Amino acid sequence: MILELKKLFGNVFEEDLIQEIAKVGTLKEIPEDFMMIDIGEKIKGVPLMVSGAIKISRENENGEELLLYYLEEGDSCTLTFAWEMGETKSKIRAVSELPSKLIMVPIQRIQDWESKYPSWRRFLFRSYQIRMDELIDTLDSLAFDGLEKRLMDYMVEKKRVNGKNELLITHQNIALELHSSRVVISRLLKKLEQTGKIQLKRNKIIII
DNA sequence: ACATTAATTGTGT
DNA sequence: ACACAATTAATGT
Repeated sequence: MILELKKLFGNVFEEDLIQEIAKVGTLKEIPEDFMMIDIGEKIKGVPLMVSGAIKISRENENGEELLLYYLEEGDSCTLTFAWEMGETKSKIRAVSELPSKLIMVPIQRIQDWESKYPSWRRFLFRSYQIRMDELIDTLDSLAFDGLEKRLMDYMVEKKRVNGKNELLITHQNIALELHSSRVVISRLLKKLEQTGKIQLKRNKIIII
């Protein structure tokens, strides 16, 4: 685990902190499509992403879902830091998009690190800001973009995260993540296919 | 190889 | 949004 820590966070955290993370943290390997935490569950630790990608989404009271953003290598889930605000239950759902590795740090440890290690504090702020920027981006597209552009952005982002230009997904699932309906997605995809931006197969979309 | 069934996608109203 | 048709994949015999 020390190896991974040094590689990813070696020039972010000081040596002492790395050692301490290695001591209390656990390295977890997560298969694809694994739900790591659901809405309302107690947060038990803070994740530091080592590899892979994790999808963070929100759900409303009717069980309708909306994709917020992805966590990738070197990221941490800033929303878990809400524990500081006295909230210990997750407001979000985290499902792995790819097989992923991450280091879980128990939540109790983290408080003293803030005063002890300046680098930890900097890391918190930095990742907080990155998350916030991503959130604002998705908020913008929700408010100002049409669904067609949102769909295209979604597919491009997914392609980037997965590293392939073939997306293995159904129209239904896309609709859920964008909080739209299957029929609408199908029709938009069809249009995008006719304009040559994508190719449609069953359970598969090829981006051009 | 064939039939049956389930899941996904396409289309008209 | 709904209903239904068409297509494709999965499974059993």
